[in-house]
Amino acid sequence: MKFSQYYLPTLKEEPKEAENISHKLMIRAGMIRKVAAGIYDLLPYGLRVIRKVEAIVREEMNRSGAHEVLLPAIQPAELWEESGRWKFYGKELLRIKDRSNRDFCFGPTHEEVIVDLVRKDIRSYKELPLNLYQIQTKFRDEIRPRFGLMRGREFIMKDAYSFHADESSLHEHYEIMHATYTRIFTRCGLNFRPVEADSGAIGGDVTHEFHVLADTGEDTIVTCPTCNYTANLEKATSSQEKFVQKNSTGTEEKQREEVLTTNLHAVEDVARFFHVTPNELIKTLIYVADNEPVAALIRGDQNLNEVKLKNYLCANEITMASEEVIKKVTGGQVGFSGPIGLTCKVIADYSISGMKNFIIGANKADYHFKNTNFTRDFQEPTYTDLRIVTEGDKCPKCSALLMFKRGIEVGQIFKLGTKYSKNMNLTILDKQGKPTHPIMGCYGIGIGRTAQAAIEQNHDNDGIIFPMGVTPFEVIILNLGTQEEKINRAAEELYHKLLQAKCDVLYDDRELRPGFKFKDADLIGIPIHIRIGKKYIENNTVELVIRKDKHISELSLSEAIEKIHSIIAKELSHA
RNA sequence: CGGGGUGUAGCGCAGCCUGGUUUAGCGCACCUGCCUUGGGAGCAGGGGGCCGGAGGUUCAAAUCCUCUCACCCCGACCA
Repeated sequence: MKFSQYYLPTLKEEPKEAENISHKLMIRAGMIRKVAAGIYDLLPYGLRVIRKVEAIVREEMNRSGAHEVLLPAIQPAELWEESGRWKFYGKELLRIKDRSNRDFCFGPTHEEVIVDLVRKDIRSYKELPLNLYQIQTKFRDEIRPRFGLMRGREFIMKDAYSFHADESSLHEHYEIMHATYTRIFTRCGLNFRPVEADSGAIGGDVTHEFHVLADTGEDTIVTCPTCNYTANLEKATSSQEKFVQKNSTGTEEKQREEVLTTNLHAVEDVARFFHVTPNELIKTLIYVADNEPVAALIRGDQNLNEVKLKNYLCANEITMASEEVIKKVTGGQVGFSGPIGLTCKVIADYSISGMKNFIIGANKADYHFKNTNFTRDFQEPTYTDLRIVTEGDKCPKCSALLMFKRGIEVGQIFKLGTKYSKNMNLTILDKQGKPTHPIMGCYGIGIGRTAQAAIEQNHDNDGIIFPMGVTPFEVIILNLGTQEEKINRAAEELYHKLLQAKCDVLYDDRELRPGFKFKDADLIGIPIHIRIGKKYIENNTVELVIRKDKHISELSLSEAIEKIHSIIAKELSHA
């Protein structure tokens, strides 16, 4: 491609609309333009990256034995009513009506459609396992679209759905997908981690998210530097031993006292009032789990993980209790709840086990108890893991100290179970000739997000540094002397030779001063730059510059071609 | 949806508080000509705006008031 004929509008100034670095760079490098919140145009240069990511995804999915399909973006409401999600999927589902006032939606995901497809034709366990995937535009009316393609409302996603006759087949396939995803993100040149995640209400024992590591990532992931344990913050647990012994603030049980603590409900305020640190308090949090109030106890300096609480209770939904419920359950005011005399179920985090002479709310406005103790003052509760782990906690597997990292979730693999096959009545006959619902898995990759994550992870002050696997062009030729016939001839020759060798090459033939071309080339992040300028006139050499480290080698034209091929081959095989 | 902010030329901004010396300005970009070619050159000339929209206050509104729309940032969702 010749730059002079290409549509690649680069920007010198930082766009106001963007905050995050990869978003800024994508706009400046002429890759995307915004149409509306979370909705973007993909320009030729940006589309090339998307296509490269798609190509890798396609190749690896095909290699795994999955089959590509293309399902409709617009889906009829009946299918969603069958699965039960028409009611439950909130505002994120973009609902539309056709001319006859029939309900449709723009698909945010395709479980319904895929099950509908498969149930038409699959009859026997012999036809399974089956994995169907597509690369397609989704729409989710996100509460807050952000950061360009990172969290758009309209976005391109690869989604795959697998069907299995039994658990072991699903498990086997899950592992294949795990390996496939690992290959995909490796080939994209990304530094990523598979992360254990909570499987939520849908069920299924394991689920993994694939996170690209980046300081600006929106998610926190918890990882052990010693063993391979990596989980997201919701799922992460830590070894409990840290608490069990250390908690007692004195072996002797002191007399419990009721103390006036006017208007003090925040843990920090109460602790300051008593001249103690928050870890000598027990927080009593009242939740409502599927209409059932429940009290959760946790040490004052710790935070409760609502997902863990929800899972422990096997609840579909949990919310913080309203003022009324709190009054009913505790008999006291919000902010002064304590475990003594509660009329609801009580569960406790391990962090409070072994505590002595601790401070709790008195279930009475403006009062706390100090020197409270288990057994004597109230029954010792059941312990479980309810806390959000903190950095420096011990790894649950090997007891090394856990570290926090930031990540961008680019993919997820998930055991779906039979929810959709049951609700939508997808049945096959098993070996015994008995009707049964296939077990499903689903596997997603955000294509645009992956592309942007590659930029988020690979850039410097001058611009993007594309990994070879996803770069729009592998080489850019900078003609630094468009007035010189000799230079023009050499540049053209090099350009055509590289094209013939099936190399993705951009030739900057514009009649601009060199500085301009250097800046553009750095900004748009092509990994290999070839500069043809005055050195070619003087001694027939060109400069080959590696974008990543700006390393320059001076070579003849033919040496340059050879080196280009070897660099590309090496980088691609490396990944 | 709550909290905070921004809308003035293609992009980035100033002007607004304290209404009128503004025919609304600056930098970049754009057009013409000359000149220039190794890190976003220079000179000269030029084009481009209902100051987000609607209503109001006023002799007079980019500027004050009300409403509205759009976008961005911070929180709960997700690929």
